[in-house]
Formats: sequence, structure tokens, C-alpha cells
Amino acid sequence: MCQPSSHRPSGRPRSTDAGPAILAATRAALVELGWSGLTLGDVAARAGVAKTTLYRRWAGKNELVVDAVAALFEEQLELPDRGSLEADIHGVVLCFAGLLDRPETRTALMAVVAEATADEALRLRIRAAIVDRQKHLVLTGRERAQRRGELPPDDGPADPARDDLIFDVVAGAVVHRLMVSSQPVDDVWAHRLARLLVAGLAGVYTDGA
Amino acid sequence: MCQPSSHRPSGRPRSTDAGPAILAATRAALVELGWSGLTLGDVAARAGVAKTTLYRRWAGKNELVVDAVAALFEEQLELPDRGSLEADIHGVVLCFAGLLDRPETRTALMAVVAEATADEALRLRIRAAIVDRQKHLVLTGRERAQRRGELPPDDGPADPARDDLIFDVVAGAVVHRLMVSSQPVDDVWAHRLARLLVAGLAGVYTDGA
Amino acid sequence: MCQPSSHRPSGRPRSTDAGPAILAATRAALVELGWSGLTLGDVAARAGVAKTTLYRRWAGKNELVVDAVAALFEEQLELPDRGSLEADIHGVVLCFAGLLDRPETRTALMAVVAEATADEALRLRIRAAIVDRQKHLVLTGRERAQRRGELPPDDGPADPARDDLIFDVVAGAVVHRLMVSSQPVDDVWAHRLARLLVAGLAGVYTDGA
Amino acid sequence: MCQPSSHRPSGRPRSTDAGPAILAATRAALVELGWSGLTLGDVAARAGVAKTTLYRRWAGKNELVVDAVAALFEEQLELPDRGSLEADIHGVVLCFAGLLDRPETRTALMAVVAEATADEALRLRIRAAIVDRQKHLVLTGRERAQRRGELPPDDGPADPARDDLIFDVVAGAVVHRLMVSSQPVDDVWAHRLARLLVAGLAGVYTDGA
DNA sequence: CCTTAAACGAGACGGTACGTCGCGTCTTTCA
DNA sequence: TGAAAGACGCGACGTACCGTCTCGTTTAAGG
Repeated sequence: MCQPSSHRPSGRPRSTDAGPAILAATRAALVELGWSGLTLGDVAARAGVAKTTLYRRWAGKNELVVDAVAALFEEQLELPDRGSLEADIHGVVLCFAGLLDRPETRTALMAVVAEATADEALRLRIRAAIVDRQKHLVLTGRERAQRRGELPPDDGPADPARDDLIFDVVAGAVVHRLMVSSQPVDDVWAHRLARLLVAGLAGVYTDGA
Repeated sequence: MCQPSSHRPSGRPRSTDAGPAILAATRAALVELGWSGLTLGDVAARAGVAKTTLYRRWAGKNELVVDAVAALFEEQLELPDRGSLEADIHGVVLCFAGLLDRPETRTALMAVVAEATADEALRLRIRAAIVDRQKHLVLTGRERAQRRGELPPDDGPADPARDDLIFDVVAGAVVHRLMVSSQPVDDVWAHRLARLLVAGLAGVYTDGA
Repeated sequence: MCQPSSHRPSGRPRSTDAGPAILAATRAALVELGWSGLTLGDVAARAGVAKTTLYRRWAGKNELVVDAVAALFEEQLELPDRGSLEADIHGVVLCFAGLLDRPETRTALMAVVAEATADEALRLRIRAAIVDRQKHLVLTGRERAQRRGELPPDDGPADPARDDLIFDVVAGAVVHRLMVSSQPVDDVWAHRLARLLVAGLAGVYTDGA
Repeated sequence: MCQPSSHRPSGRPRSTDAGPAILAATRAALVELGWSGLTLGDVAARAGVAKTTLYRRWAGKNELVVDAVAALFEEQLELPDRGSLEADIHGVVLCFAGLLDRPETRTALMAVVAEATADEALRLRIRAAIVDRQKHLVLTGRERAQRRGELPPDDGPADPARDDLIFDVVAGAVVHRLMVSSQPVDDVWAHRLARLLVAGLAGVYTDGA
């Protein structure tokens, strides 16, 4: 007697559902069609919403996608103790690569980063939502290695710039290999990266860089 | 031994001027209008070329921009001998960062990479036009360091995967710091990255990884 | 009983001005530029309308021109009572010839008919928009002549095929003389044609063909 | 002294096959694709000829098609004596309709007529090639009817304008019915037209119009 | 026999219009 | 009154043909 979805969707009660539905539709469309293939008309149709409603809440395509994608980066990666610095790095590299293997994450990250090249506010937002949120991985790993004696202890206050470097090197290498070089991040590669870093860190720390 | 495949270049040959003119026009338009404002019609007009000519040589906006930006990489990235492996790495890092400071490079590279997440052909083109063409930097730097004795010589054939790793680490770190972490690549950071890598490479090479 | 089919005129209704404005612009462009010079983009610009609007309402150049020209036929051809069947025919022949003297009518009609030789849908559109709408001229003239006693009354239901014949003979003779024979339709010729038809009709009707 | 213009037939002579092949290809393409669908590139491909060759010999699409089509109208219709004026008219109407049933004739005629609306020279050419060439049908039929006594003899010199009228009426009615009204010319219709004309002619001739 | 010169095939070129698509705005009707 | 539906102006898209222009390759005639 009642149609499952259509024929009576008219009226106002839609307004509470509309926001999340639109964001979900945006994510789905982004995965299927990519950034440039994504269409506001299509998003509206998927969300069962009129284009007008969409424009009432977001200024345009960019803003909508950024909002839709933000939630994906809320989750924190974890760093279980794998017994050695090298094993820890090896593990987190594979874990991060696994995250970027999911199409929605991959597309979303690059889309947002690309958009941010011309948007200072967005850039800050990315830093807060992604970078700062994952920095703890480096911190944890470094302190753990220092406790193990794999790295010398800090004599003074910790140097955050050093941790930042490690973060950019690890995350950057993974992203660059996957996105730009179009090569897989497999076990062998992760091992090599981990050994490179362990050796490099040892050399750097003894120098007191 | 002359042409590998098509020994019959029948018909009017392609204009030799058009290609470079189009790429230059693309870069100019990118600077002025940004990625989303870039129009193939506008590029054609700037290049003094018909839109059709442009489409005869490139499949679309993405492909064109990849090539246009690739040329920038080509002419911008060089590796003069700075006397030591560390100085070489330090130099190329700053040079690469300088390239990514230019708005057209930054915007174009990120936009194209973002688009490539859902486009295998584009991904391959990026690899061919940008990644593979810059690999020689790593090769040159590594061989130079081996001649200097900073790295041990290869006993067998060179391992390309090892060079690839270095490439992804260097380029990835720079890109990630600039684009994701939104931090500048300054002299200090470049020095630290260079020392990290030099130390790491020394450790890795003696291991025979 | 109101709308025959679509009882859901949801959404913004189509502009009431656009249609006539487009048709008028089409006629104007036809006069200035001729058939082959006519551009839908130009028509849209003249009508102060977007090209898309034009394509929302007509499938292409041919369909648009058929409708634009049909309106001319509509407003131009009338059949005032000139007192006798012969005078009526004579009048309508000159009137029709006058219509075909205007360059836009001549060019458009022939071009569209030529195009229709390979396009069934277009042929039907021509019939609906032009032929069927002008059939009433024959009907009116015939009934008037019957009331005058110039032609015998129908004893049964009217025979539409007979009216069709008259229509094709009159219109065809005028068009053929102007377009194929390249001879003017002047007063003398119109008189002769009218007399031929009046005599012929008298003969045919008494036979009961 | 021999060649009217080109005093030096030096160089490679024009291919003798190309011309006819192009014209044949044009006719074939015209039938398949219609006037507007016809493409010079396509014609060239069908004829196994380069587009250049085509443009060396014709100025453009219109000129080519007119030439290609001209040959189709060279053939003269015939008028066997069918025993009565009415039978003669009936026969020639069906014969003419049969001619216009062939797609190449139909398309060609209308294409050329359409093109001629803006081309005086072409109009004259049509008159010479088609109209004047077929007028003999009317002449023959009229004289035969006069010999039979179906029409009164001319007391003075024959009136060509009267014959022209008949020609335009017959040919025009057939063309109009087929092309504009989109109705078939069948036996019944041909009979009716013949009877209308016989009756009309009788009336007109006795008047001495 | 070997030049010479036009015509040839192939196909890239600068243009122009095409018909489509998506954007973001607007005007309706409906609940 | 807010939301659906959808037409609108705008502008870029990528394609198709146009008619022109090189190219390298035939193919005769004439030296």
C-alpha cells in the first residue's frame, strides 16, 4: 500500500535527513566517478533531494566535497608495539598504505589536497584533521625506540621538527609511491623503507642533529 | 634502426611549432587562471592554434597539463655536482621545493594526481612523463656518490627498486611537507632530510639490502 | 478533460515568451543569412535565449525551421469570400505565390522538404505543421462553392481525398511553376489555373467521382 | 590551337577515372545519407580518391552534387498512346511518380531545387535539363487528344503557355503529393487527377482561354 | 633516358557550428 | 513556508566537416 521510497517524499520532514544523506551520496559519487566526474545534480539525485536544497547548504562543489570527505580522516591509526623500531615502521607503513588502498580514502585525500592548493583555510583544516592527528604515531614510535635503546635519549626537550621530518618522510614516501609513481606498497618495499629510516635515524641521532 | 615502427610518415607532417607553443600556452594559462579556470579553447587561442589541433595531440585537459608540467620538471630539475652526496640531496630538495612553490606547478600537479586516482591511463602517463623522466636524478646522484666512495660500489647489476625507493622518499617528503603538512621547505629542513638519507643509505648499502 | 496527458506540470513552467521569440528570430535569421547560413547559436542570441533552451524545444535546425515557417503560412493564407469559386481560387493562388516570393519562405520550405526526403519524422512534421493546417482553405472554398450552387452538394459524408487532391494540385502547381519551371505566377497564369480547376471540378463532381 | 585555354598540358594528366567515380560516389552517398548528411570526405573515401582531388575539380558541395545529379534527369519519359487523353494522363502520372519513388531521384531533385532557390544560373540549368526536356510530353498528349477529337483543334498557332500550365499542374501535383503531403500516388489518385484535368481541359478549351 | 611538372594519396591545419553537459539561479506547485 | 521539480542563462566541452595547406609519390610528356 505504501511505496517503499517514492511518491510521498514531499514536504518538510526531509530537512533533518538531508544533510547526512547528501554527504553520504557525495562520498559514494566521489568513489564511483572521481573528482571531476562528480556532479551536483547526480549527488542530489542519489540523496533524493532537490538541487536547490543542496545549494542552500553548501556554496558549491568544492565546499560540499570537503565536508563530505572530512569525516574519513577522523579515525586514528594505531601503533601496536611490534618489538623493534624497524618492525614498528614496517607495520605503520603497510597500515597507512592499506588505508590509501580504499578508493574513497585515496580519492578523497587527493581531491582535498588538490583543492587546498588554492585555499589557505582548507590547508589549515587538513593539517589539523590529518597531520596533527596522526603525529602521535611518530611520537609513540620514537619514545618507544628510545626506551628500547634503539635511539639515544633526548638530553633536552624533544625536538618537534625532527618528528615532523619523520612524519613527512614516511607518509610522503607512501603517498608518492602509490599516487605518483603508481607502484604498490608491498612487504618488500616497506621493509626497505623501514631499514633506510632506522639506519638514517641512528646516524642522525648520534650526530645530535 | 632509424624509425622503430612507422617508416611511412605519409601526409602533411605535424607542425613542429604547435606542440611547444601549446605547452607554453598551457603553463601560462595555468598561472593566470588556475586549474579549474583553464580552458582548452583558451589554451588554443593563446597558442595561436585551432582547438582541433590540440585535441589531435592530447586526449584532454589532464593529459595536456601532465605534459605541460612535465616539461617544467625537465628544465627545472638538474643535479650539478655539489661535491658530496649530502650536498647533492640538499640541493635537489630545495630545487624541487622551488618548483612546487610556483603556483602553476603546485596546482597542476595535485589536480592531475587527484584526477589520476580514478584513471589508470592518466596514472601511467604521469609515471611516464614525470616520474620516469626524473629518475635519472637519483641514478646520477647515486653513481656519483659511489665514485666518490660515499657509497659502496655495486658488485652486480644495479638495483632499480633501490633507486625508486630513494626517489619516492625524497619527492614524497617534499610534496607531503608542502601540500599536506603545509610547512615550508627551508634550508634547515632540507639539511636534516639530506643527513637522514645519507646516514640511511650508508647503513642500507653496507647491509647489502 | 483538461490536459490530455501530463497532469503533473511540476517544476518551473516553460517561458511563454521564448517560443515565439525563437520562431521570430529564426525567420529573421533566415531572411538575412539564408538556409545554410542559419545558425542555431545565432538564432538563440537573436531571441535573447540560451542555446539550450532552443534545444529543449526543438530537435534541430530542420524542426525549428518547419515550425517557424509554418507560422508564416498560418498568418498569411486566408480565404476571404471573393464571390465565386474561380475568384477564390485565383485569389488564393496569388496569395500563395506571394508567400513563396519571400526569400525566407522559399528557401526554408525547399530546404526542409529536401531534407525530409531522407527523414520520415521530419516528413510527418511538415505534414502536421504545414499541410494539415492549410487544408481548411480547400474545405472552406469547396463548401462555399457548394452553398453558392457552383458545385453540387455532397449527398453523403464529404470525401477528404477529393479535397486533398485539390490541395495538391493548387499548391503543387504554384510551387512547381515557381521553383522548378522558374516562371512567375502572374495574374494571367492564376486565372488560367483557376478556370482549369473550376471546369475540372464541375466535371468531376457531376460524375460523382 | 586545339585546347581552348590550357596551352600547356604539361605534367601528369588528370585521372580519367576519378571524375565519374566521384560523381557515382556522390549519388550513392546522397541516396544513403541525404543532402545534409552528405560529406565531401565521405564521397572522396567512397570514390577511392583524396579530398584534394575532389576540390581540384569542383568548387564545393553544391557544385559537386548538382553535377552528380544532372545525369539523372537526362532520360526522357515516354508517352505511349493509351487510347484516350485520360488514359494518357493517368499513365504519365504513374510513370512520373515511379520515377520519384527511386530514392536517388527524389533526393536529387529536391536537393537541386532547394539549392536553386538562391542560384539563378542553377535555376536556368534545371529548366533546361528537366522542364524543357519533358515538355514534349504535354505537347504530344495534347496534339494526340486533338487528333482524337477529345480537345478542339487550335485555330491559330499553339499557345505554349497553355501547355506550360498543364505541365506545372501535373508535375506539381505529383511532386507535392509525394514530397510535401507525404501521400502515395496510387492508381486511384492518378485516376482522379486525370479526370479532373480532362474535364478542366475540355472546359477551358471550349472557352478559348 | 632522364628531367620536369602537374596531379595524386594522405593527412594535419585554422575555422566554425554542432549538440551535450554541468553549473548555479530562478520560478512554479505541492504538502 | 520549505522543499520537489525543473526550465533558464551561461559557458566549456569534445566532435564533425569545411576548405586549405603541405608533404612525398606517381605518371606522363618533352628534352
